[in-house]
Amino acid sequence: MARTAMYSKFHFTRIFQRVTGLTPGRFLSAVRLEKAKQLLAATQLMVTDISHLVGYSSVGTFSSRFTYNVGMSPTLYRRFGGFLPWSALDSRPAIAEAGRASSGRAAPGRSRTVIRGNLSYTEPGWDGPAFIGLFGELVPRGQPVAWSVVDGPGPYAIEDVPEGVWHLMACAQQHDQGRAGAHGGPANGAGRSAHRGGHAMFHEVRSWPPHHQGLSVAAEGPIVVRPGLGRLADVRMRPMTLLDPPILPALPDMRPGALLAQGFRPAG
DNA sequence: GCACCTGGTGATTTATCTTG
DNA sequence: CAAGATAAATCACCAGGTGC
Repeated sequence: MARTAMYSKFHFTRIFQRVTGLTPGRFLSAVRLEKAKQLLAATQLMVTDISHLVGYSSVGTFSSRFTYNVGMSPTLYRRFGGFLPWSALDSRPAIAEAGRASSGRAAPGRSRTVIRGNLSYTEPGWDGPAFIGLFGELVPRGQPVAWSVVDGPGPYAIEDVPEGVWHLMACAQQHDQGRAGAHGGPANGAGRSAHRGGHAMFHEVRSWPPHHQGLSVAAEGPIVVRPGLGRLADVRMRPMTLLDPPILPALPDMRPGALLAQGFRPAG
């Protein structure tokens, strides 16, 4: 890639990282795992086959990287239908901002505080639910230390935020995409007919939409959280582009039916 | 451009399924 | 229900890509 761009590999890496936020190798790894998430959620392909299809020659590497980045093993991810179970997020519905948001945390801790702000969309016509999570790294991995789900633009609050330095990541998907969160792939359909072996499978993999399609994202931080001191952080959602690395952590099911089941009122 | 850390490999272990 | 087969996860090591 550096040769193609007529840069030294060192300079190319720096430019790539400045533009995308990730080094080329990590960006590639993220794209592979995002593709694997799509295949796990929407096909019956074996984990071994999927690991090979997305570019890993070792199932072991694939399994460990997937678990580390997504927050659950490939098998569990498939079992939960491509979503992080609400129960795994310590769900406590309707406790924030006049009952229009739900927030929670992944692990117990000592000193806790609240991060508040306003969520808005830059593009017209977007008013759907959004997931807001706090992660320890610039690039989200695993499960958030604290999180909130809002059913549309407006005030939000993330409660029980532990002391530390966190990076805020928000993600939303258009309603008609059928799936919430970072998947971007078709909702249980296009990949269902995939079969093992042969060119048909490769054609099917290539036919998946780009990882950014239909997604809106926002990133804020680093946010320094100290005991008892509330923080303000407005979240401005913008359309995801091809230069944004895929969002790897498994996100909760934010389709309308699932949100209703968690105590949300429909937007609007 | 060098040192070191990250990611890939493959062996091994564990979990799950199948069959008798 | 036990044994064998198969799939998936874990682990230690190493090469090369990345950070400084």
